[in-house]
This record gives sequence, structure tokens and C-alpha cells, in this order.
Amino acid sequence: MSRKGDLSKERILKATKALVMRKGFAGTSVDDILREAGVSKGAFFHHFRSKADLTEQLMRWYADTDIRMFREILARAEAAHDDPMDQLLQFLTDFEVYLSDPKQPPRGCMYALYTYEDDHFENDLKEFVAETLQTWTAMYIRKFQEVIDLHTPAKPVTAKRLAEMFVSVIEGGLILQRAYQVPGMTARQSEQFRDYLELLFPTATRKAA
Amino acid sequence: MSRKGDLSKERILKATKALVMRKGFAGTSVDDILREAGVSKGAFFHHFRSKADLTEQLMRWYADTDIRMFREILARAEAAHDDPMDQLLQFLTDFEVYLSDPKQPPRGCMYALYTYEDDHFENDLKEFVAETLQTWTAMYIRKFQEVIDLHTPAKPVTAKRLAEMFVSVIEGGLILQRAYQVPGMTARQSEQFRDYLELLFPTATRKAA
DNA sequence: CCGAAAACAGACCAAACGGTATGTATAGAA
DNA sequence: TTCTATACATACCGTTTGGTCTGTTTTCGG
Repeated sequence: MSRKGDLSKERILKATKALVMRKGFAGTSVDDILREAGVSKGAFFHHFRSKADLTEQLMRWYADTDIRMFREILARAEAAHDDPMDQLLQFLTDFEVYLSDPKQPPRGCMYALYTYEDDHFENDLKEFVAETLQTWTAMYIRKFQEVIDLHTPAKPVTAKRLAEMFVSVIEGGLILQRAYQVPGMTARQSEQFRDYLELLFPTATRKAA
Repeated sequence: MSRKGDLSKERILKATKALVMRKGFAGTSVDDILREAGVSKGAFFHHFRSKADLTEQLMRWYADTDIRMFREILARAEAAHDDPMDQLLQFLTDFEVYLSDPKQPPRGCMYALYTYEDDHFENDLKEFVAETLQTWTAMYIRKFQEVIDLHTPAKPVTAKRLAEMFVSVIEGGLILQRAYQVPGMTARQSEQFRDYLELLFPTATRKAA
């Protein structure tokens, strides 16, 4: 495995991610990517069979790092607390810190972007995106179920619904954040969701982090 | 004002809306639109100076009908109840009925789509989208403020935050709905948000519709 | 240090793109 | 009926697009 080639490939992927987040998939041309990544056309088509191939690899690469990031934050929260509710609240506050990081200005979710441009893509990529979103949701379902099992909710609720609501609120927050160009919007949605959880599980004890 | 021309123009706008919701702005070519709308290139460029001009007019046309629709649902809810909380819950259930209407398969929000492709557009269009989203949010802020003034919330909360959370939850619901291709997702998010409101304002009376 | 595979560079291409030019049909006011 | 502005239709144009082809450099095991 040569290192040089993998480095270029990652340069291309990163450049494409940045461009796609601002211009969409169809709105990003191969020449745009070459300029942004500083590679030649030959290099590009050496690593990717086509633009569609790049799109697919980008999606899988993005999903991999994305899910891994969430797992890490959750693992830290689980290590810090015993009660699943405390773990959850810790996860959310840590996630808010991540969201409020002033680096990487144009925040966004590539799954969201994808769903609004899905006509250009193959069916197996559609399935992959749906599966990835489900994996992401499943992570939360598990945790919410633990909370529900331990603390009686003030109103009947399912773990699945709570998980889906959290994902929705984050996705929607990103859209508002982009539209208004105010950095804190998504984190605020997470906060607001925490408030909901605290109302929903009033018996859950709250400890200092 | 001749009727014939306006009719063709609306045909083009409707066709573009349908295409854009599946392929994005950049991913929809003028020829695509001509095919979908069944008009000639001459007709198209008679009504629109450029593709960018169409994009702007489409956005304004969409925003107009969109906001009007929300105002109508809210007006009906306000006519049906006296208590702002009842009005709000009625509004949400009516909105859920609208969302669950099996017509118009590919649901989506053009503002969301826009924010993920905004690099192609002019600044005044960016401002217009932001303003429209703010108008939409402001509608809810007013109503939430009335509720807060009348019923003490179980946890301190601002009308603005609640309004933004609702918009977020709907936008996010649309994304999940598109990704999973299950029609009820967005309506479920609205339901879940209603649950939150009922926990937040426990003193609010609930009447039968 | 050699040879072969990987990694690149850049000229080139056909098709699709947004847009124009020019001509024709049509509708309504005078 | 005639005049004129609107409403189209279509051939055409320059540019950009995704992709190919050919040739050169770099890398690395033997």
C-alpha cells in the first residue's frame, strides 16, 4: 500500500466534501474539485472511475468518520456516568460543545444534502444513506430504551420516537443555522431537546459533571 | 394582462418546483424543465431572463404560497378556540393532517434545499430566504408568547426557542421522511413536539375539537 | 540500481449546458 | 382590417461538462 496515492485521494475527498457542502453534488464540477484539491485531472481519474464513483466513496468515507465521532462522544459519556440518563445528558452537552467549535465554518449534514438531490444517485447509495441514518438513530434508541426502563416517563413515549426526534431536531437546526448564518443554532436545538428530556423523565437524578 | 402567458409561466414554475425537489437547483437543467413543462426554449426565455431569474421567481412564488398556507391553517385554529394553547394544538393537528395527505409524493422544503446549495445564488436571494424563514418563525413566536403569558411553563423557556424548535423538528422530519421514504415521519415529529408542549404547559386545559 | 506498477500531468473530445437570434403565430386595441 | 405587442418555436452558438488518451514521473520491492 503506497502512502502517496492514499494521501492524494484523501485530499480529493476532503476538497469535495467542502465544495459539496456549499454547492451541492450536482453543483460541484470535477474541475472545481481539481482546483480546490490542487490535483490534476489524471490524478483524479486515477483514483476515481467517475464523478459518481467519487460521490459514493465520499458518502461512505463521510459516514464512517461521522458515525465514529458520535460513538466516541457516547463512549466518553458512558464512561463518565452510571445512570443512562446522566450518560445521555452528558452526551448531549458534549455534542453541543462539538457543534459550537468555531472551526469548520460551513456546518451541514451530507445525508440531508443527499436526500434533496437523490434523483442523481443509484439505488444502492440510497439504501446506504438510509441504513447509515438508521445506524445513527439506533445508537440513540438503545440509550433511550435504557433510560425508559429505569425512569418512568411523564408521558408515554417510545425510544424510537425520541431518537428520531433528536435526529430531526439536529438536522433542522443545521438548516436554520445555514439559513440564518448564526453558529449556535444547532447547539441550541440540542439544549432545547435536553429540556424536553428533563421534563419527560422528572425522576431521573442529575449529577454534576 | 394576457392569460395565456401567465398560464405558461405557472406551468414552468410548477414543473421546476417538482424537478428541483428531486434533483436540486444545479441538478435541474433548463432542458429538463422544458421537457417536464412541455414548453419550448423560446417560451421559457420569453418569461424568464435566465435560469437564475427563474430560480429567484420560483423561490418568491413558493414562499408566497407556502406562508399563505400556514396562515390559513393558523387562522382556522384561531377561529375554533379561545385559548392560545388550544389554538396551537389545533394548528399542529391540522398541520399533521396536511402532512399526511397522500397527494404530492415527494415532500420537501425548498428553503432547506436552498441552504444546501446557496453558493450558486445571489446575496439578495439569501436574504429573502432568511427573511421568509424568519416570517414563518415569527408567526409561531407570537402564538407561543400568548401561551407563555397565559400558562406558566414547567421549565423556563422563550417563545423564540420554541418556535425555532418547531421549525427545526419539521425540517428534520422532512429529511428523515425523504431518506427513509416513509410518509408519516414529518407528521410524527409534529406529534412529538405537541407532547413536549403538553408537558411544558401542564396547566393548560385541553378541550375536544 | 533496475524494472514494473502506481501516481500523476495535461492535451484532447463528444455531449450537454445556458443562452441567443430570428422568424412566426396570435390576440386585442384602434 | 390593420397594427402592435405578446407569446411562442427552433436552429444555432460558445462554454463547460464529465471523461479519455498518451506520455512522464515517482515509488518501492528485489
